[in-house]
Amino acid sequence: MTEGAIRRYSKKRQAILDCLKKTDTHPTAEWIYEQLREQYPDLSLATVYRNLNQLKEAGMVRSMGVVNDHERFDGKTGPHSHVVCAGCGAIIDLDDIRIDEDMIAQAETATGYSISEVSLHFIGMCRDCRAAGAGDPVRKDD
Amino acid sequence: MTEGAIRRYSKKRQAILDCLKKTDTHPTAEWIYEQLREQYPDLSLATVYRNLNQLKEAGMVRSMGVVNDHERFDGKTGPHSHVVCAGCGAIIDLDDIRIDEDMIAQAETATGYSISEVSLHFIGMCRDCRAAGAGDPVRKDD
DNA sequence: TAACTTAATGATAATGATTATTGTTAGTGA
DNA sequence: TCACTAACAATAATCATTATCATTAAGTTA
Repeated sequence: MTEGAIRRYSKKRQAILDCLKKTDTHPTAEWIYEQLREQYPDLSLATVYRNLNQLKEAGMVRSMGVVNDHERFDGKTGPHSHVVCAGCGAIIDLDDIRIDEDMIAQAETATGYSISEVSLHFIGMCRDCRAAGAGDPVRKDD
Repeated sequence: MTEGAIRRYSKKRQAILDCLKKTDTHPTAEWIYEQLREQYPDLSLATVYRNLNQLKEAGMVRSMGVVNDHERFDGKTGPHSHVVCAGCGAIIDLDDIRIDEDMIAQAETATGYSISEVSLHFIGMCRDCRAAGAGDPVRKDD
């Protein structure tokens, strides 16, 4: 699972990183794959997965976790939280809502764990999915 | 995919719910399956999955999301946060750390989403995993 | 440039958690 | 009892992700 550190930045690796940094949609590996196929027709989906994991391990990108069965990646590494639509999977950044260091220290003291990452997700429904009906959400992402 | 509401509480369904309510380990479906096999040798793993999803939909239990490739369930439905060990997957409840209604309202106002659930996870390493392996991870909190 | 070395990739097979399917069992109300 | 249907066991199918491996590309030195 864990591979070595990143040694070189190939064109495709750089393109994957740039693609993720450029968008704020918190895309899946497959979405990035499809975006880059225009410029790199011989790109392999495995390469996208491989590089996303390597970049994640190198701290260049992060994972949002799994939403509707698909892992979602985030090019923004700074502290922020997320609002997730349970219907269509749309994700919006909330740069102003963060967990402060006091809370993290509190969690560490209470548990003895060393905390390296904090994930704050607000899960709900976007306007479009609400309008489409609670039992019939708009599925844009599956 | 979505099945109807729960009409009856069979013995096995009740046992699955009780098992989850009784533990604070935030188990996987398979763990519950193994616990209950002693009392119900003919229990099927599919039944555990099916009932957990139904109970989830009915609001009786919640999902923690996917940790180390396995969905983790939570019998506690009240507001609380979690500390997750990225090494062994151990999860500890933090009843005292919560997101208050002001923050939720702020997220709703900022995005237009209606928020139904909040998930606050502190990810790190428990003492055992720190002692066992690689040094402290670099903090990349959000 | 050529030769050498090794990281990175493409193609594809494998993995494995979860879900769907199907035939059967058991609870419920008349 | 009979009709109806929820719940179930067993198992096949799904499908996002990962591993494998032969090949290609990029860096390095002379």
